Amino acid sequence: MTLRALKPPHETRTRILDAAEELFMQHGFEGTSMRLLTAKAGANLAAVNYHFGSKNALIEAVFRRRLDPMNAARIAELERLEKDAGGRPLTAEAIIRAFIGASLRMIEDTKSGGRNFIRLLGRTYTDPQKPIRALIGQLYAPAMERFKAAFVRALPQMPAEELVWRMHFMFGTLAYTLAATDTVQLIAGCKPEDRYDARLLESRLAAFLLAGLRAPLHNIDVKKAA
Amino acid sequence: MTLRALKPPHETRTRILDAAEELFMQHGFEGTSMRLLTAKAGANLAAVNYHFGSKNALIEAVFRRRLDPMNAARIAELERLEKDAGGRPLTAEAIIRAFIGASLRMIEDTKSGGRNFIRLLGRTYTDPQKPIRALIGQLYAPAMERFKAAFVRALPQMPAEELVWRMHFMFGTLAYTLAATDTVQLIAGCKPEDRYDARLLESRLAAFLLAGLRAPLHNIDVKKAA
DNA sequence: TTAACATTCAAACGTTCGTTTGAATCCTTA
DNA sequence: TAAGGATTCAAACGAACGTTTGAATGTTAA
Repeated sequence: MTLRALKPPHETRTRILDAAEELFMQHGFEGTSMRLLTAKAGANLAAVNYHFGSKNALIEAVFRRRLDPMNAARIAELERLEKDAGGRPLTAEAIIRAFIGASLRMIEDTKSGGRNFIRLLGRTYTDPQKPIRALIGQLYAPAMERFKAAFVRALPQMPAEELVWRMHFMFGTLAYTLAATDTVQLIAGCKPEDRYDARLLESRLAAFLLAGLRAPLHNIDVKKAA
Repeated sequence: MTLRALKPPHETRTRILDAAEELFMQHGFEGTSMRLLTAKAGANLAAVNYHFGSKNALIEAVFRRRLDPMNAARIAELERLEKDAGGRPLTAEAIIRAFIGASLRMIEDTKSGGRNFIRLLGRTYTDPQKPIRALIGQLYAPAMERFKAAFVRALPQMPAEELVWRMHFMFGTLAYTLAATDTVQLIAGCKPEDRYDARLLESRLAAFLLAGLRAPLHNIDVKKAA
């Protein structure tokens, strides 16, 4: 009478994480009940509290599972580029592509649920709950520091304050692009199949971000610096 | 014994809308209970259902109250610019500023709650609930069409498909910038007071978006067009 | 085989949710 | 002042929520 024979043993945790990823993306954290979640995962209602402790701890686990390797890959890619470059600073474009590539490639991962996660992630940067935003910020902190330092070396002429703003804008563009994948588009007209082509999207986004990052400084900034 | 003497008559609707705006921003739609909301508004628990019909109808009213005038102002500003220009196409920068100015100016409106709304709005573009996203898209549609046409005239050499993507990116940057005001920043370093200076922010953002919009086309796009 | 531990299970816990109800009160108009 | 509609009120509705419980079942090692 039990389904256990069909399920791999010791993988209830993984099935719960997969189900949570998809349902959190579809309905949000508060809109996803433990009953719906455990049903989708083929687990008992009590399984989440047994394996993770609470719903909030599950949310945290969902992000840790994907974000830690993703940011590690970002840092590794940056270090590889820096090693190849010898002592010379990297180009801004290379740094941008190293940062956005890691997330954009996950859009194509429909099998293991990477696309679900990446949409969820893009939205969670602006989640109403402060602890959740703080968690994201904490998981990003090491990579963020490394990339900021790389940009400073790549663009020595740019005022530090201005760089921070432009990184902020770049990050926002990426976050929205990730979150808006699959969703209703405000602007009609783009071919739906292009939304899932990571290589094409990376080139489009990199061109946009690179130009924005290197935009001429406006006089109002000069006035402010005076 | 009643508080009514202290409250302006016939303005329960407005007080509810104001409270909803702030609480939806702080805790999200599902995280805001009718009990907390009506308590903050100084109204009875049943007041929302009496005046609006349901919680969902209240959410819709919150957005209609602000978005309709905001997009009307956008269109009016665009028409004013076009009238002043005679038959000549506008500059891309003028179009960008006409679009982002309307929302950025609301950041400084702390008295009537405009800042609350603008943060709420920035986040809601990527809300998990499809009906909510559809509402936003519907309220934006008329302005979006006008601005797209203006960009096409301003940048006749740009392929239509590319323009759509770049508008998408621009819109995302704006949405994130609005949503992230007041919140924990991923990148440390920018002066907090600058986040509320609409003029400064508009110049910074306009410079970034203008450069991104006019970025050189990458070869991958050429290959795709072939 | 048996003891010890890990996991799953059905059931119930107390709380909070959005909504509804019908009486009480306010406000306008006649 | 009386009537009638608009609004507010306290109270309750049933449903759904996250979590806990203790017994049942599965797994591992002596």
